[in-house]
Amino acid sequence: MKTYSISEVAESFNMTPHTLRYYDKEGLFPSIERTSGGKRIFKQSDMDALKVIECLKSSGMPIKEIKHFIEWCSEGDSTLQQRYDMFLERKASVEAQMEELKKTMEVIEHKCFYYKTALDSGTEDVHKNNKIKSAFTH
Amino acid sequence: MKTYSISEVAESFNMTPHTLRYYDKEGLFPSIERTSGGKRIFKQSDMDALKVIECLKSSGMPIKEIKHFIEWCSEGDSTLQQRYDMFLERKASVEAQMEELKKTMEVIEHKCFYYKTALDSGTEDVHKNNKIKSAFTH
DNA sequence: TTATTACTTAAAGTTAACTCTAAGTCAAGC
DNA sequence: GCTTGACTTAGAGTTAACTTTAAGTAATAA
Repeated sequence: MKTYSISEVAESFNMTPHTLRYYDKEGLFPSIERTSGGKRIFKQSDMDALKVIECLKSSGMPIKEIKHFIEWCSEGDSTLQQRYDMFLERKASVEAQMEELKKTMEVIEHKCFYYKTALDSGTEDVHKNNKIKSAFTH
Repeated sequence: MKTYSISEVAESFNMTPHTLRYYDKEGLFPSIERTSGGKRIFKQSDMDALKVIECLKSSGMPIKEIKHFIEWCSEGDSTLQQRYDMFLERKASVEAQMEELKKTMEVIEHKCFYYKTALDSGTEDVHKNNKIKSAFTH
């Protein structure tokens, strides 16, 4: 079975070996094997776990909570419900973040228009002269 | 002209007066007025600035960079181009974040399906028995 | 007049997620 | 045998964005 060194894994996930050791220290690789010399041996299953860790992280989950999920995984079928519920929660959280980004985007697009108009006329005053228009572009 | 105390502003923006003082200390309210007793007087224009600050913050911009924008605003029409470019950059950044969230969502939805299937059959092994299926659901 | 409440400041503390440092081990190539 | 480079550890340092603390002031209500 193919295995990987810490720096191979780091490179393919675009992170540093430091970060991987930090993750291990925080308990995200509870069953990782070591060489006789103490070096970490990453298997495909560890890479798969890391993929999920990255996903949970980018959904906004803190590392300490990701650790709980990893623990549930080691505990087998008795924790299937918790893990399912967790992913449903993650789904709701990501949906909320998308909603928020959408609102942010609307304001930013208004501002792009505001500054484009100002640049075209050479001064921001163009928006002060028209109160009705300003209400929409400020 | 209507003015607001720090705690009125804090309440209407759902933050604490502490945070507003912190923002002021970081230079986000360069021209805020004070009472003879030294208390901050927030005007509508300060509330408007705060709205933009919140927007830039939720787009992922750090406070130190938001400060530069606030400084540009004080400098008048000579910085219109910088401000326009900044909002174009913010737009690109938010678009990238949305893209990333979308990918995250796809993985999460796969996982929801994975755990739903496992729960239905009572064990996670259901995904180990079918290698072709596993390739899509893991 | 006194108590309460909201404010003021500077500066220290907190939290997450790294990131770096120092000191050391180990295997491979010359 | 020696050097090189990748790895190991514990623990300290960093950064952002607050958050809290301590000590004090100012306005208002009883």
